[in-house]
Amino acid sequence: MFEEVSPQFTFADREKATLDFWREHHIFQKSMELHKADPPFVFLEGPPFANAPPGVHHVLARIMKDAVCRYKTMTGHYVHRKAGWDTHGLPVEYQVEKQLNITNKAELEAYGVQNFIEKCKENVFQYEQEWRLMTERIGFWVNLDDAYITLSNDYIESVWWVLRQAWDKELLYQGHKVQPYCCRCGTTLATHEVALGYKTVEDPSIYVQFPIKNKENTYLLVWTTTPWTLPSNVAIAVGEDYDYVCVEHEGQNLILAAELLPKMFAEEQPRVTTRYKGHELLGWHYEPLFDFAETAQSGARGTVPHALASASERAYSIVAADFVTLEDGTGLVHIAPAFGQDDYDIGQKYGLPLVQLVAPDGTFVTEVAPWAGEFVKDADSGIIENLAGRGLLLKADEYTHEYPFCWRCDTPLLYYARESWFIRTTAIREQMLQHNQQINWYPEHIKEGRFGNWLENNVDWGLSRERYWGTPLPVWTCNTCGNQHCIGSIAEMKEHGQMAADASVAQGPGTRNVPIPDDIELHRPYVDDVILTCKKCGGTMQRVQDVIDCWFDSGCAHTAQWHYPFENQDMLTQAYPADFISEAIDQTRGWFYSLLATGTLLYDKPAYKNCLCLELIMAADGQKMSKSRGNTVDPWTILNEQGADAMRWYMFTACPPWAQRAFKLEGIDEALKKFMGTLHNVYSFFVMYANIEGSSVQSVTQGPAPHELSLMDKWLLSRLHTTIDTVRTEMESYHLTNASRAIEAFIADLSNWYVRRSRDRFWGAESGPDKRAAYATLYEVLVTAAKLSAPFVPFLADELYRNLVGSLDDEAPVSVHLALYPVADETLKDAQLEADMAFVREVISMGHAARNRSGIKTRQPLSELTIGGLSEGQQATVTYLAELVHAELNVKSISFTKDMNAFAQVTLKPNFKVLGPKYGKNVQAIAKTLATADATSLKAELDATGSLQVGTFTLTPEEIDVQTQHREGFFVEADAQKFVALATEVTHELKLEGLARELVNKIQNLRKTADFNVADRIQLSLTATSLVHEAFEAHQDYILRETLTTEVVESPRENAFSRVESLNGEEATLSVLRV
RNA sequence: GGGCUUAUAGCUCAGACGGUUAGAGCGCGCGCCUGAUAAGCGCGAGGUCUCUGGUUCGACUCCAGAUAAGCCCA
Repeated sequence: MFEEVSPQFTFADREKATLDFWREHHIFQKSMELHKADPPFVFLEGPPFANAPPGVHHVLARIMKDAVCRYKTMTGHYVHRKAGWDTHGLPVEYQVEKQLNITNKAELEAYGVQNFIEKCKENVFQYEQEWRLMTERIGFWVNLDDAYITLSNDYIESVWWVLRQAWDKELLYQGHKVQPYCCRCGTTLATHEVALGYKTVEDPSIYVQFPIKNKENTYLLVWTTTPWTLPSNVAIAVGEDYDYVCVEHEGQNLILAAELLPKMFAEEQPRVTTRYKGHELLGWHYEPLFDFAETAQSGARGTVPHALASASERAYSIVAADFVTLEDGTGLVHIAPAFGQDDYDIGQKYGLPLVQLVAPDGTFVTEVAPWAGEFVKDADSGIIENLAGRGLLLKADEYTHEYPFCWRCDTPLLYYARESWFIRTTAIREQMLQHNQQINWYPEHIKEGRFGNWLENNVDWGLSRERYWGTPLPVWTCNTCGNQHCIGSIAEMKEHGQMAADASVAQGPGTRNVPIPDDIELHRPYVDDVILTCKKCGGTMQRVQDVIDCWFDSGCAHTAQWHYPFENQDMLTQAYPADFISEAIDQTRGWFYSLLATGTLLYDKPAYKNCLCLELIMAADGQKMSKSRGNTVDPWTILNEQGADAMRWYMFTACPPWAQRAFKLEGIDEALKKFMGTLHNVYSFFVMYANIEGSSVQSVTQGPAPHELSLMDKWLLSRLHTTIDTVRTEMESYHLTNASRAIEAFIADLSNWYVRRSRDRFWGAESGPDKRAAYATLYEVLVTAAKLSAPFVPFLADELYRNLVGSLDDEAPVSVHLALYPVADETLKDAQLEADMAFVREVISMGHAARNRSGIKTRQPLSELTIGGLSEGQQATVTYLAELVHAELNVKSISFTKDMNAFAQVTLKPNFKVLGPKYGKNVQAIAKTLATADATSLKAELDATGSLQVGTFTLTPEEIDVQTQHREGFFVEADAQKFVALATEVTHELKLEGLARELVNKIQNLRKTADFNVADRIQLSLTATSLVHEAFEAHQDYILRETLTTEVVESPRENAFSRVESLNGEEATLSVLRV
């Protein structure tokens, strides 16, 4: 016996029971142990941040990973599922700063780095519990108790080892990076922070004249909105292909872009004296506007961070740059490498000096004598006056534009070159591109599109962050000789280092230093106290202050999750590269890149083979989900109400995971009703009747006996095995949506066709081979469907499986997740039968339409259905499956006709697909002729002669499409090829039969209203018109059998359940009583 | 500003290779069927396949441009 399926339930509650079962019986662990010896399938978990509660997009990512891992497990792979946590980085620092009301570095240092770091550690796992609960509740099987954590010493040590590899390959170097910088907070800002603080402001807009060397009275006209960067100017850029002119203006010669001349001199156009192409200007030298840089170079050390170290030949000359536009300005762009990334890059390209005359606090250095100590933006007016006084200013206006301000303190940001550490990824670019070719991307366009482009345009990875909470950059610099060294392990650090007794003092290896403890915490500020002895000069080395980009942390996951190479040497060879990763598309430049970059750097192999790229989830209104819009969805409301399976199924089937999805709760309800409801109904139908049948269906576990199968059974099994094939194929190529949709289509067929047409085989029929076959088939199909859907709806699938299999078979695995995935049995597939069934269903569907049009209800039998337009083969198919047509349409006989005209209108059209290539242009002429001629006689000619003469062309039947449309006034339904027509005459006999079916229907309804059990036998009495009695007499056996009536009495007993009904207009009083 | 993606019914989505009646589900209205139902079946309404050009005998499909939305980068 199976466990009864209660009609009162919610999926969400059932899922909790299943979770308990999994927990109690350690099903996840068992599923791993079961496949320990199988070939591994390597899954690499992208570590989430647990400092915010999980949202629906996290659910999406986790269930996609889960379905793939479950599928691979069930198909015989060992899938190690190590969880991970990302823990470092600015977001954490910001949250803690906010919490502590800290607004800048000075306040932070005053609070104490040590205290701050401890707060960060707490903050990172603020929502870990919630993540755990969510992960478990949605059925994501991952080992959270053996997670890799990027803040652990082991992890950091591995990351250090990776950095050391880069160092040894000379791929780790120090340079400069221009970054948005708040000089009040003393902090660079991340892009998203910059975006927070844009304001519309008025800035100076000035046109400055740079005197050309060796050309009397000739000037380069340059436009800028940041006068304060002019003292740091080192070059002027032009567009090589642009046209430039020299014009005479108020006694001076000015050079600017030809195209901008009208804009520049709105009123009177000056006279053009000479024309140049941009490239002709390259290499021209000009006089710097100020000489502060020269002073700074020879001045006191340290006051100018990066003065003119060696004035290159190129300094103060004209260079080419492709970012020069002709939209604004003069087509001549002032270049100050310290204050713009574009400028910096140009500086690197041409070997220009880096002139930096602004101190980190945003004021001019002492060498800029007139404005020393003044905030640079405040100095703008002074600079303008100065230039005007020297006759170097053509024009000064105000300019309204968007400028970024610090979102915390409202100070205007400066783009400012900071010392920075880089990974020379450009050196491994070609390898990365090659490795990218070996990765299967889903969707495919990522490979050449977004990701490929990103790699093509690769620049060196800016690795360092001037922050606190992160993996410390393990580079130490000698205070004495400047020698640098990268540490690659704790052991190495211990061997060569000590803990400084007073870290604030750069001191020699003195007596007060102590050895590094075994359990040294690798974070700042602890590691900052470590001093090394310089191998070159014996001096003291101190660690550079920076921490590294947290993307580098997670990018090392393939290696650092194992604490490789310090432990688990064997794991790396087994688990690299990963077979499968999946994250959202915003990881293209994030984790997808960082994994590939580190993997290429270390092993010269791609880090992963298959990458399932998820799109972001939009709110129901199509807008981005955000707290401020109030359109976010809390996964828990869904998990508690509709349940995890419904949410999962919705996400698998609604649209491909790489398509943008508007997240709709109605969609989840639909998944619940349409798929889960349907599957559950078939299941409960089976359980209900199987339990009534009792022991006679115990044999179902042996599977259906082939010789006993009906056509419907064979069809269903064929559909099942075709579906298995489809699902496997789609899953192998990570098309989870196609796979799950195939299952959904199968379940729809199972319920709406197989069960619908086979009900009486389960109910009421005598025991025998056919009944046994029906039970065995449905049982087999349900169990297989449970396995097939297990990766997608693990809860429902397991519930079905456990009841269906667990109740009968003690030998079988206790959970569907310990079973093997179904394999298609080719011998059970019958493509012809499937096609035939589809065709007959189409005919039946048209019959339904015709009946509908006639207004005669289906319970009323009709004598004949005429079908036209079928080929011989199609006729044979209908005849073969005629039983279904009879049953569905309630007609006594089926006939075929060739006479289209009686029922349908015929039109002839060329078969474009065949004739198009053959006759080209003439196809349209043929179509016209066929359309205008009398179709009926053409059809007659075609039928008689086997061909048709159209103009000069002779057409064969294959070259012509005969199309039909139903004629109005007939109970006929037609599609392009065929039609069905219904004989609507109701004879006396048919009328009686119709009444008999009415009686059955009403009695059944009465039983239901009276709340009888399905198997209860009844006593029946009937008082009605003579016609109804005649029908009752004529079909008594049928009526009694269908309604389980064992006794018919003249007048009802007192306690009988009675009702007056109208049967096709005939009145009848029906009474039923349980016996 | 650059790169990538998307645009088909009120909503969510299918539509290999270009072939002439563009489909499904949901929703809506009407009818039917039903002792499996959180069902099912049928009919109806609902589409200038975002727009404009081009290639072609023929374009939802290929090409170019535009518009809108989204993501990433600047």
